[in-house]
Amino acid sequence: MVTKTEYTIQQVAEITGLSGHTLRYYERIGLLSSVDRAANGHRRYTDDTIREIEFLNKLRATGMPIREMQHYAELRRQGQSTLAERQAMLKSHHAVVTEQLRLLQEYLKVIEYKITLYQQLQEEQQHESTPVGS
Amino acid sequence: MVTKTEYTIQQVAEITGLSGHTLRYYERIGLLSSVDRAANGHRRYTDDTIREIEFLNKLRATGMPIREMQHYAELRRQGQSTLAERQAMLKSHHAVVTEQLRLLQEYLKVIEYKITLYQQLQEEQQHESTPVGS
DNA sequence: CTACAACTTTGAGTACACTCTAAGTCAAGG
DNA sequence: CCTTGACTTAGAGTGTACTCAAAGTTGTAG
Repeated sequence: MVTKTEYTIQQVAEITGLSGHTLRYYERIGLLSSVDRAANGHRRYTDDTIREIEFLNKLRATGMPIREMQHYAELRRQGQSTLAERQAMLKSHHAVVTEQLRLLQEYLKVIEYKITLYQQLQEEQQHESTPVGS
Repeated sequence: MVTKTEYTIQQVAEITGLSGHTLRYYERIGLLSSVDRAANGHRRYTDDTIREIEFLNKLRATGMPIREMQHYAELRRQGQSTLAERQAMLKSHHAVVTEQLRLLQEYLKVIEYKITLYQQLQEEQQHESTPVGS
């Protein structure tokens, strides 16, 4: 017997970290393809959809704009004929994130430098607070 | 003869990559301390201010919210008595960015995996397109 | 003198990504 | 039967960080 596990919007919210509001919003703007409904009209999510959402979350977390994600979702809907284009999008995004990572590391070093600088300044301050000519 | 190099808002915009609008905005909300004025009321920026702006840019680029930057700027205005607190802020921010970096790298790997997956799918597609039983 | 460009101010407008509200439906428990 | 709570919809509202507009001033070039 084959039983597909299904999830309510609440459960998916907990699993994915998105709010119910956001899940409905994502569906409305076309980020999620075809969420099934129960008899009473309530959403029923599958494991597949959850995996989809989790990948979308990674795209978002790496700074992909919603617009671009909409385009990606649209391509997915169009089927395997868009595989190449989707791959190209991911490659392009990969390059952007890689550069962003490089910058973050660079800036992190500057912040580290500033922290040690503040350390030195504080130590100097300690010395100056000792009475002159003591 | 000592001549301090001064810059117009236009020049600073070019150097720092911020627009004139944004430079005024940053000053208004207290991110920039004391920008001098020419006789006609126009802003004149010093090298110091430019360095300040460039550091602020790094904080922004690493995701520090404006609110936090305002607090940082406020502490700076209060003098060396706030050195320790400023250092603490930078340390805390450093930790946040480090974690963010870790996540970015993790997600980047997932994106890479997806790219190779799309590669495989495309290659399978090619094979399938050759006539069956040829 | 006049035109023009570059600045000034305060306050309004925009883009993005949610986030919430209002009004309504539905199923289960008391 | 009635309440409760989780859901539904469409559309309005929010927060963040700019970004622009309008009205006015100033300095220089023709």
